[in-house]
Amino acid sequence: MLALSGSMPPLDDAPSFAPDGSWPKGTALLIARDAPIFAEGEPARCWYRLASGSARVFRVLRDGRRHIGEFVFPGQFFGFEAGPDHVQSAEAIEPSSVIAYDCGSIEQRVVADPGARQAARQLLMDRIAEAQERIMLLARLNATGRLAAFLLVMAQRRSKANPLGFVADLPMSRIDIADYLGLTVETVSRLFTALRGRGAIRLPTANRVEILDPALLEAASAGAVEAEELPRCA
Amino acid sequence: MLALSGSMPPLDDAPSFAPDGSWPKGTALLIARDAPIFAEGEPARCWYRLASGSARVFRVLRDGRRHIGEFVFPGQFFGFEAGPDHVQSAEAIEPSSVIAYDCGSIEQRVVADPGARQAARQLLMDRIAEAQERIMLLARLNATGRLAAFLLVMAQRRSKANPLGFVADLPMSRIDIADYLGLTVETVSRLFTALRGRGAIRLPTANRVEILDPALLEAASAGAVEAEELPRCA
DNA sequence: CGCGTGCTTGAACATTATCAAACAGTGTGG
DNA sequence: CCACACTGTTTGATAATGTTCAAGCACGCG
Repeated sequence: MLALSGSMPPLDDAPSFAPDGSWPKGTALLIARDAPIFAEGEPARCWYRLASGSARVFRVLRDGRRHIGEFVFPGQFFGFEAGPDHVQSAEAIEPSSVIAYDCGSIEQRVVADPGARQAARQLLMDRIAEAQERIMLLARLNATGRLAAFLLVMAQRRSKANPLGFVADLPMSRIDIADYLGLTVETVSRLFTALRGRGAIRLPTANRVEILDPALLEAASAGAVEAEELPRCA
Repeated sequence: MLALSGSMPPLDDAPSFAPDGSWPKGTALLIARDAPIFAEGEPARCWYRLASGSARVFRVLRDGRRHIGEFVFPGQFFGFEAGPDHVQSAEAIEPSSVIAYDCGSIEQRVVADPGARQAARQLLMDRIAEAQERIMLLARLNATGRLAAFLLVMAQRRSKANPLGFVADLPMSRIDIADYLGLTVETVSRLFTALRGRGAIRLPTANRVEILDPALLEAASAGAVEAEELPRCA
């Protein structure tokens, strides 16, 4: 972890912490591929925000299996906790830069600035809505539906300069995807193959997915709601 | 829905909204069994708090299946939304009383009272932590583990005057449990029978569970343990 | 060029869903 | 008070879905 300087401007795809664009002090960190950002059991002293790259937030269960709670992409906040300690760990999936905001700084700003307060609350509310959606997906969708929903979200968030969002690059491995969706690597791999066979997707490389038939994926994930459907509060 | 009068004192098992015990104005409602409290698509004007009884918060998917997002018990807040409208519906499981707090009142208090602000934020953070736990359970546990974890939580929250919390009454039906755990009624019923057969629980009635061997349930909910494999008791 | 890691494929197996029916508890009407 | 119908629960047989174990393939890197 290499400490860099100063504060960062707001990134595009996440709520700003203060409407006037001012920011709590943050420390920028460069994280190598697969290197830890924070670990389960450590005291939670910061909120983190990903500036570039991608990360996974996960837990290792007693039986050794790993559960990935979320993937993090640029602009997203992560690592804030209800209790004093982290209950999950985070690692960079690829070389990434992260800004760590001291909880105290955030607290100060939230106390002083009603706009920041509102933004912080909205952040938490949005997080709850996302979690509810994910609960629904895991409880109610079969393996195909889970992967389809995952690909649609990824296409939306990870499309490279494609306004229609039909190409997604997936920085994470098949194992990561499996651990995120509650499936095995083999099943995930077979599903990719099956979706390709049905003409729903194309796989230029293993880590790049082109969505040829979004309607098919939407049908598979029926009941799922797109992330865009998460609206904002005035 | 019958409107009753006035405000309520804080209930035991949930954070108070203000340390001094003062409360936003709330309207008390009596809800009959299976009657709606709010419905998906309605504007979300209030936070609700259950005073007595029990409730389910759910969504009906496009294919007609129902997903229960959470069960609500006395003291718990529910029905707050990230967006302007409810994205889930809520119904009373049994005759219940609910207090509806106007969003505006809550907003006022949160602005005016730092203690209430802190309590509100903690409420949201706790909700996120709970959701993460539920995501992990659904992604990683088999049917037995899901039911075991569910029963342990229920025993903890629904034990009737039992300090050890080893008796839980379950106001919800098997179908409710199935829709909550992402299983079928048949599977849930079979799991109850299997757990009883292994001496892990007793079922004085279908809606009352006595936990004879918590360690067994904990083992099942910690990792993949099949009901058949559970060590015999007695 | 060879090795390692991650991805894919195959076959056997386990778990859970589905379809079907019996059973139990509860409230109603005769 | 009993018979009956209704709903929720349990049980059984079968099928589908996903896992496990095993092996082959492909790409990147020394």
